Amino acid sequence: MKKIIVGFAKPLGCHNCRMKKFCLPLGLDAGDLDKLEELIERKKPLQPREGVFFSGDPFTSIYAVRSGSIKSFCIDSDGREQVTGFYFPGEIFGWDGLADEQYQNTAIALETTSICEIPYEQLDELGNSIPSIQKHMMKLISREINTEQRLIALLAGNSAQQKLASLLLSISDRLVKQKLSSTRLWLPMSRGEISNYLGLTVETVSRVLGHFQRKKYLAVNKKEIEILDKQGLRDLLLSPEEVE
Amino acid sequence: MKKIIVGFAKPLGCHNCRMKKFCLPLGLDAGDLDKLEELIERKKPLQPREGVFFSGDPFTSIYAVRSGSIKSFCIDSDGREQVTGFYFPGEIFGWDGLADEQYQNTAIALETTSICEIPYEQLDELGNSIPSIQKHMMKLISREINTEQRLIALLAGNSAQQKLASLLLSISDRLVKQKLSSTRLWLPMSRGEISNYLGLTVETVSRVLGHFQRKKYLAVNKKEIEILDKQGLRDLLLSPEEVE
DNA sequence: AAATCCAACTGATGTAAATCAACTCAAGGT
DNA sequence: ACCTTGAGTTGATTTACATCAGTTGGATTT
Repeated sequence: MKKIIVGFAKPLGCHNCRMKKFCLPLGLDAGDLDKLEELIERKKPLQPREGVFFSGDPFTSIYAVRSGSIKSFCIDSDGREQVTGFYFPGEIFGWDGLADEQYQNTAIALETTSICEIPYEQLDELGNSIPSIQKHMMKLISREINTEQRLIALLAGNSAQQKLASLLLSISDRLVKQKLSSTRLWLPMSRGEISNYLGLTVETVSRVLGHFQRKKYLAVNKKEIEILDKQGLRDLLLSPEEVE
Repeated sequence: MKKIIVGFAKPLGCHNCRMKKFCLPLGLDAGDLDKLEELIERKKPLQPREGVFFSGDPFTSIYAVRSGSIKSFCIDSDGREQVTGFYFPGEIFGWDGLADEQYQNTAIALETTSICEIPYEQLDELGNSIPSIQKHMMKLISREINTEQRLIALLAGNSAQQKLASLLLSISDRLVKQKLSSTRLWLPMSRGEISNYLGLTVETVSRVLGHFQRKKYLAVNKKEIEILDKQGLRDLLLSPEEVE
């Protein structure tokens, strides 16, 4: 029996949270932050593969990642799983459930992951008395739209190499927000999850990573990636490359 | 000189609007609807290709389609245009500008199109006094997320045939909300716009439409489409077809 | 009515990525 | 220590779609 004890005796509040500036409380004064903090439930850490909510569950809350990572996916008409997003510390997920009052996606932890649960009903009430919270919520949802539109553009008009380069650069950018290096990254998701997200096959992902490695863009060791030539990857996203 | 005079002397208010149940006022009583109506500006009809807003413009308003149709698109890193959505009567567009206070997309009319402009600042203020408006706004944005996730799934994991079948069925469903037939439809966008939206080429769209016609799923006459076998199209979206 | 233009269609060919098929390797279980 | 399992990689082959190259036909111009 394996037992992972994670320090939980002294849960950090929003005031001290390392991720706070990327999360909900933007632009709140200390008093309002207190009120917000009251309703946020810091859940005990999720085990790898543990679910947060499932497609069809009634919508109750949105969630913020404190540490670890989350993938969200839906099952489409023909029963295949489609990954719709990866979420890292400081990012919010769960908005997809609001429109129809039930989650469209399933969200699971990719690794040992801590999240904050923010009950939507109460958040909404708080928003009625603190307009800046309401406003911030709207912006957060809108930002999710922007993120998804970028993914749509990536899926619709790019090669396998461009898709992977783009994902790696995006993950790199998002990890900088934590203490972490922007060049040495750990991919919490499998090759299969990457390929599904990007509309490719595992074989193609594997080959492109191999290609990037030969080109000295990356050093790859299983899920550990070191970005050796970030500009090289960025250049791939520009006009049709004539690099041999 | 061509001059199209469209009746505009007596602009319909929300109360009489044929599209109202799909639009903003959901769940409002008559009094609240009046307040909302005051701030909505019914603009004079747009000519085909006329722009509503452009990428980079400061975010001021969201828009509802009254009649006609809108396409929204962005220009990605390498300068290519990427169509991100088509909007039909009763649908709202412009939310993408909220997060960064400027529109990420450009929105143009595909045909002669009437829209309502809803200034966001004022809508937000109204939302502060009428919580149901606030709530409804959030749901509208969230619905946009759902729509885009469906597009992501379509782009990531489907064949050209499936993509087109899915788009045609979606347009058909949305036109039913107007007076219009669900089987005889007029596509306001060009083949190029369709192909761009679906991550295909014009040639492929043309060939798939030809194929659908030979299969008696459709009768195609330029932009006029008659759906002859809706179930046949739906079946394409299910498991891998072994139909010859 | 001839000339021009452009969106849409069609055919021939090329190619990026999917598919099919081993093979490797690390992790767990007995 | 051996067997199993599954993720990841690599190679050979196929294929769906892109690309290239006309052709068609309706609308607009002259």
